[in-house]
Amino acid sequence: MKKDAARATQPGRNEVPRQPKGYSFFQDVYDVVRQVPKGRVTTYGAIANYLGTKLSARMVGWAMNGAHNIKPKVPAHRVVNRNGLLSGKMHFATPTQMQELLEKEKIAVSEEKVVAFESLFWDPVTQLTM
DNA sequence: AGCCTGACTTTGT
DNA sequence: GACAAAGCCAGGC
Repeated sequence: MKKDAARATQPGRNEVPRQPKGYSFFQDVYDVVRQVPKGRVTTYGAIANYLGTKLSARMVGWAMNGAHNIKPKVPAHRVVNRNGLLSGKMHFATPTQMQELLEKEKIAVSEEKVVAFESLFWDPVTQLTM
């Protein structure tokens, strides 16, 4: 990742504020995603990194697999892959829903891709850990 | 208990 | 620059 703008993660980062036992990995993911400000987007890697499992961004996406059943609404539409591509749109009720929601938040989407994604990028590690 | 899968990311050829 | 492979870890079967 050379998109330094996107990754403000320093090597000397502190320990990860993990949730106490009893909390599922999923809960952490949902919690972070819910904290994403409206009009902003984040990536699986950023969330994973925040959770300390940056090496397994898959888990983040995987966790979202159950995001449809959890009670609070999870703005999964604000979560895209590191390319700003709406990779998970197909997992929504409708593939277009994700883009609809993004555009609704003034986030321009072009061909399944977030425009100015890096500008709208919201890194939990940078925003929540400081 | 063990194998498979997965909405990703990075690195190597 | 494009393609291929590996790594990650937790949930599901």
